[in-house]
Amino acid sequence: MRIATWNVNSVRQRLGHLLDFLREAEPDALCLQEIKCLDTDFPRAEIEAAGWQVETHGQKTFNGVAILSRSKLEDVRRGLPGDEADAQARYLEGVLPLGPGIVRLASIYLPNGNPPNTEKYPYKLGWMARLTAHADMLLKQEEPLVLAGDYNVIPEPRDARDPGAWVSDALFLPQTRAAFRALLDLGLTDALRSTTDAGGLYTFWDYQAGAWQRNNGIRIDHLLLSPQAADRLAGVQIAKHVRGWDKPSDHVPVMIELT
DNA sequence: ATGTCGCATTCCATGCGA
Repeated sequence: MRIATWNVNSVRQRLGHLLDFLREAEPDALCLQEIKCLDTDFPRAEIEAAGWQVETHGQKTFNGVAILSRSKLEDVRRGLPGDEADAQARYLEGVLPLGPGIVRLASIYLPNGNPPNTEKYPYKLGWMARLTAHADMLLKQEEPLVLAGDYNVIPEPRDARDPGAWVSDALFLPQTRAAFRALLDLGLTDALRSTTDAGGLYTFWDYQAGAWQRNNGIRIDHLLLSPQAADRLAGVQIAKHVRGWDKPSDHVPVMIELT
């Protein structure tokens, strides 16, 4: 089974690329982030016509997540538990068939948190604490679990072309990295890091300052696996070439293969 | 490099979020 995640930076702007990627990569499921539209404005008909089931959790203008899948997503949860007052659409979870069993899959758009001297940063850290509490509960179910998305976290210096440029950024502050480690320490595996120690593997290149042309990237899109999913991991791919397409997202898809 | 996108609106210019 192939599971991918991609921050598309507006699904309506990226519909052509999205359909191209689905045809090319043939995933069984694709988690989307930053769809940037209401559920009613999602280009559902075009995607369903290509043979996909669609579940969305959108909002006007910003954020918004979705899961596309060949099989129908069951047991769907919209929104991250732990704060009823949080109106931002950043979490969507459901269950898909995997062999004779199931896999639980979440599409995650973790808050950016910049600038750190504003209320945005404590919101990010609070969201990470809520995600950790929810993941802890899910892990107790001892099933294949994939938490996929744009984490807005650079885990380590080797995950940035120029780590020094990020030392004061919410994506790389020590508290951010510690919170990400705390999530992993529950017993989750960073899929890419379980297959390679190499640096220079990025998933995001800023639109500004020729970041793509200079390969000035960072790795912030991650798939975190429960032990039952990690045991079945057969490969990880970053679809870097997608960043070279015309009018691309600033993120590229990341995909895992589960046996 | 203060270098780009996408959204929204009071709309052809500007502010916000990233």
